[in-house]
Amino acid sequence: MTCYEELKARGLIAQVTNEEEISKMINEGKAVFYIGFDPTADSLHVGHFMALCLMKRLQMAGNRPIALIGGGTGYIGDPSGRTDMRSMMTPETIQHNCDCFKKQMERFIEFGEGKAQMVNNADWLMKLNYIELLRDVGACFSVNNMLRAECYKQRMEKGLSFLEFNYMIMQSYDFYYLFQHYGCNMQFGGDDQWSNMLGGTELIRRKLGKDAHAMTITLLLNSEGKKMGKTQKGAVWLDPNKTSPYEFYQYWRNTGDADVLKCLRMLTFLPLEQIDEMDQWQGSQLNTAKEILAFELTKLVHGQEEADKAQQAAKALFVGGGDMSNVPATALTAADLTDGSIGILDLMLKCALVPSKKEARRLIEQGGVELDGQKVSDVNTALTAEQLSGDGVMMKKGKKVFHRAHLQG
RNA sequence: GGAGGAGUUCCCGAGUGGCCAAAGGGGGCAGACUGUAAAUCUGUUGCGAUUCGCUUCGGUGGUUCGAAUCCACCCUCCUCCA
Repeated sequence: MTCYEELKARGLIAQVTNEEEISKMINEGKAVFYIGFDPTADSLHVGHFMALCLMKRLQMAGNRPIALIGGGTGYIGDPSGRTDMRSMMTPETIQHNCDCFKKQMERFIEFGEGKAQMVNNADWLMKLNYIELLRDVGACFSVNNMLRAECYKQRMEKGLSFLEFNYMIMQSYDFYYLFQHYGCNMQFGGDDQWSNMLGGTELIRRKLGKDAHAMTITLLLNSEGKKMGKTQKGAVWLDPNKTSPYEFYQYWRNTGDADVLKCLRMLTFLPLEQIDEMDQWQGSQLNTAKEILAFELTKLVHGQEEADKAQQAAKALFVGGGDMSNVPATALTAADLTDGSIGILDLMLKCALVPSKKEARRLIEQGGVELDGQKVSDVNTALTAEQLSGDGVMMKKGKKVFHRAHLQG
């Protein structure tokens, strides 16, 4: 199976400018491609992870990846797929985020001589001269066409600032620049980037009379059509300090039946034959597939050791037995106790299981809290220093949020 | 620059002087049922104490015994005209 066929079989490819050309180049390992990452947060998330995986896959097939960090475009903000304007980031934030991205990417992709490259579009975008740019590049864009672009459509109702309108031009310029200076002939990205990417191929054609290609990755949607990798609290981050390996593991462990196979295909590096076998599994058997998915992804993102720990913790909590030491925990100090004990409401707040004591109270009243396997019925329950010493107590909120609290010492 | 309209709790959206911590829906959380899935049903959804207090309806002042609701100014957004 060729590299391109595999991408297709995994359901990763959404749109391509020229399938024949692209598959040929990719399969022969002749593509020099780039994927852009805008530094909108201080960590990459699952969406970026897919792009990184694509880079890895293509790199393994001999192609040369360029990871572009949007240190310059970050000043503008991509309006694609947004109904409201992005808040403006300060230069300090942008720089900080770029640095964080860089660190995380280095864990996935091999950078260096003859390997992958990392560039920052601030290096060329920040130097641009407005009038020159307008004459040089602006003349190649038709406002009429731009307004028809999908990425702006949603914004026609809510309003679109001129600043954001220019995002497409900046991204197109990136491609144009990389094409000339790095021999980059392809751009990949999320499917919401399609129109921005076409802007680039069009610019290259007009300015240089040459062909460049674009290909988008399918957005990872669940069976309800919602973007995956988002929780109520926000994105599922790759940074272990923002989303712990255990939480990361649990996120995927809780994937809906209808989505497991799709996720396995799109996100893991397991052989397709093996995944096809799992496709036969039914009902609760799918739980095994979910475990595999969760384990594989945690391993890819956080490494074998963390993946093992997360899996052990999950097994210990849900199946029983096993090693409890990796379960999320909070260490209390003597200062957290009043007269040698702490109330259950305060304890839950302290462990960040609830945002307020009011909510903790409500949960207990509704029978949603357990302490060492015993349902808590009294909101005035208090825990003594003795109970909290050693391994402390295991709290359970709802069906699947576990947290251990113990006294430091 | 001119005319008009809007800004409500996580989101959408009612409310136009006291009965408003604010209808309804979505989402979230919890309970039941289950397979750490989905669907369904029930409860809950500002904060702190348990019949009470505190902070909220773009911002700042004002009128009033009392304002999300009235007035003034300001900010932001939308529509039409230029």
